[in-house]
Amino acid sequence: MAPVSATVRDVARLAGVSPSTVSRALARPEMISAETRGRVLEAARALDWVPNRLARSLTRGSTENIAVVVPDIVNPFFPPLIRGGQQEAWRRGFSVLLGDSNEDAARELHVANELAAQVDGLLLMSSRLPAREILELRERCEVVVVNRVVRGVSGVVIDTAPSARRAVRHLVGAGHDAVHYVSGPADSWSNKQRVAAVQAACDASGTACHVLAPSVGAFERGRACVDDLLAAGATAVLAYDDITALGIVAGLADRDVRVPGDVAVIGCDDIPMAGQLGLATIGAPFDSVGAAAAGLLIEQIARRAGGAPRRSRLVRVPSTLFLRRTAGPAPAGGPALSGEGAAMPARSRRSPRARA
Amino acid sequence: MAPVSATVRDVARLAGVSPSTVSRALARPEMISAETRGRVLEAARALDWVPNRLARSLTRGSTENIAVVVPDIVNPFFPPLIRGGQQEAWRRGFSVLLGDSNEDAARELHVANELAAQVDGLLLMSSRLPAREILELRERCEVVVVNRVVRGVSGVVIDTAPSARRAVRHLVGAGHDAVHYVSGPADSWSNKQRVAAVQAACDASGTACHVLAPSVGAFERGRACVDDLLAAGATAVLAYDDITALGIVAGLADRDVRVPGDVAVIGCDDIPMAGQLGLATIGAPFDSVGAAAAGLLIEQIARRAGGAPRRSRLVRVPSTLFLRRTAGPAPAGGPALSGEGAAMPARSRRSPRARA
DNA sequence: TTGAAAGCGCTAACAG
DNA sequence: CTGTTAGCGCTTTCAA
Repeated sequence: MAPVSATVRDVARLAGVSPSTVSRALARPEMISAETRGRVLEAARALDWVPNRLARSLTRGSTENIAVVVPDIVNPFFPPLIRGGQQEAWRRGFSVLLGDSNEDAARELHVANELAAQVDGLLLMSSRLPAREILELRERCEVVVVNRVVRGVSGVVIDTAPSARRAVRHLVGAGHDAVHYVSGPADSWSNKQRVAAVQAACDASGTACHVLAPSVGAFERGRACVDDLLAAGATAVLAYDDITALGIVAGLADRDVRVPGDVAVIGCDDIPMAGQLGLATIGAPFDSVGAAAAGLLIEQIARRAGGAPRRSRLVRVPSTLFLRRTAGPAPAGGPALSGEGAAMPARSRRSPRARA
Repeated sequence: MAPVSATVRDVARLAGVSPSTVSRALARPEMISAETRGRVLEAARALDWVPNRLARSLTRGSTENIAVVVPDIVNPFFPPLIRGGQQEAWRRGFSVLLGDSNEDAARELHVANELAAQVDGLLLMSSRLPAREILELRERCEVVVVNRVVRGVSGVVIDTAPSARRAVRHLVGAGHDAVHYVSGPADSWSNKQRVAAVQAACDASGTACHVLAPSVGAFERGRACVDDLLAAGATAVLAYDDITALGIVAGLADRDVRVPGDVAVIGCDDIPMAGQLGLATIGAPFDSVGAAAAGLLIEQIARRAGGAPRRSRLVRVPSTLFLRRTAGPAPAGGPALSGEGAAMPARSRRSPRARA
C-alpha cells in the first residue's frame, strides 16, 4: 500500500526542527517563519516525503475522499456524469471511490453504507433509495443526490420539462394526435419525472398521452413494447431513455415500420451514439452536471468542517431538445432540425401516415 | 466522514474485556473462546460498532482498497471492465478508487501516483505509460495491467489474434482481395497489437494489408478516413474499435456506399450497441476480464502481505468473432453468420462489388 | 514562532 | 485464551 516513504520524524530530524513544525509548514505556512519553512520543504523534497493520507485522516477526522454511487456504470448515461464529478473532485484535491448498486436498492444501501465509512461525502446518482434512507445516510456523511430530489438534501437535477414541452409541440405540429411514453424502471425517480413532464406537456398541447407500463431491460424493454405500440396505433413515441428508444427503433425496423416515416421516436439523455445514429433526444451537459454535483458536495464538506450549519441547495441544469432524424421533419414554418444529428444520413422524411 | 461511532474501547468496556480481545474477536475468531466472542459481538451490535477502516489500515499497513485507472471512462470499452473489476473487488472486501487519465500519459502517471499512496494495488487499464514507469509504480504497490503486456508485471490481455485470423479468412473467402486496417490512437498498446494481429492474419491468408495512420477522435476518426478508404479502393475494413467502425459506417453511408454491399466493416470490442446495430466485431467477456484482473491483483496483494515473493502472471482471455450484418455474407460453404446480431434488421446482403 | 506531549482508533507482539 | 504495552504517522492543544 502506502509508499515505504519517510515520516514526519525523518523530515523533522533532517530539517533540525520538531515534527509539529514540519506538519505546520504544510498545513499552516503562515504560522512558520519563512526561513524554517524553507528548510522543512527542502528536507521533505530531499526525502521525497508526502504526508501519509491515512494518518492525516485519522487525526483530522476527514479523508478528502468522496464516493460516487451509480445504478450501473455500463449504462451510458452515467460515465459522463462520473467523469465530470471525478474531474471536479480531483481538481479540488479529492479522490473518488466508486460504487455500483447494480440497479438494486438494497444493494445500493449496502454499498452506500460501506462507502460512507471511508469518505467525507457521497454522490448518489439516480438513487433508488427511499428518501428516509438517504436522510439517514446524511447522518454519517455529507450527501448530494443527482437526478433526484429529496427534501433537505442538496441535489442537481436536469430540468427536462421544457424540452418535453418542445418535443410534444414538435410532434403535434407535425401532425401526430397522440403521444406514447414508454416507461423506464418502476422505481426510477427520473422516470416518474419524465412521465409527469410528458403528461403535462400533452395536457398543455391538448394531445392524448398514453403511458406504457414500466418493464425491465433497456434496449430489450424498447423492442418488447413495439407490438403494444403498434397495436395502440402509436405514431409518436417518447422513450424513457435513448437505449430504450434505440430498442424501439430496432423493433420497428424488424417489422418494417419506418422511422420517422411511420413512427417518430424521441429518446432521452443524448448518449454519444444518439447523435451518431440520428436519434432525436433530450440531452444535457452531463459532464457539467457531474462537476456541479461534486462541487456542491465538496463545498458542503468544507462548510461542515468549518462548523457552519447545513444548507441544502437544489441546482437545476437546463436540458436541450435535439430534433434529429427519428423525430421526423419539422412542420412547415416550425423550428428547423437542430442538433448535430447528421452523423447518420437522413433517410426518407415524410409526414406520419397510417401503416399499411 | 467516518460515523461518529463507538470505538473498540467502548465495546471492550461493555463486553467486559480488553480492546485486544475485541479486535481479535473479529480478526482471529479462533483465538477467542466462543463465549467471550459472543459477548463481544453482542456488545458490538449493541453499540452499532464496526472497526474504523482508517485506523485499521494505519496499524495493519494495508487499506483494502484498490484503484482502477482508465484512459476515459466515457469510452464504452471501459465501463464493463470497470464493473467486472468492481464487483470482484467488492466480493473480496475491497473498495475501488477510480482514476481517469483523460487519455494522457502524463496525467495517468500523476493520477496513478496519487492513487498508489492510498491503495494496496493498482489496476491499469489500457495504460499509455512507458513500461519503466509502470515498473516504478510497482515499487509502491501491487500492479496489474489490463490490455497491455509489461515484462515482469501481471496482466490480463484479450487474445484477439485468432479472431483477427478468422475475420480475415472470412473476408478473403467472401472475395475481398485486400484488407484495410484503420488505426486507433498512436500510443495505444492494443492498437499495436491489433495492427500486428491483422497483418499476421493477412500474411497467413496471402492477402494485401493496408494500415491507415493513427488519428484522433473515435467516431470522428472513422468518418474522417472514409475518403482515404474509398480512394484506396478498400472493400474490406477492420477498425481499431467499434466506435471507429461506426464512424466508418456512417461516413460510408454519407457517400451512399452500402455496407456490407460495397464495403464490409468489422470493428473491435463488441460494445453493447454493436450487436444492436448489426456491426460485426471482435468481442470478449469484458466483465470477466475486469473481474479476472481484480482477482489477480487482490491475490497478489494477499501473497505479498503473506511475505511471499512476487510472481507475475499473464492471463489471456480468448476473444470471439461476431460475424454480423456489416461483415457481409459468409462465402458459400463458409461459416454461418454468428453472434446475436439480429437486433437491427439485416439489409441487402450481396457480395462485394465495385462502387458505381 | 516553535517544541513537547497527547492521542486519533486500531492492532500486534509479548506475557501470563 | 486474554490482558498489557506500545506504537502506526500525523496533527494539535498547550506552554514556552
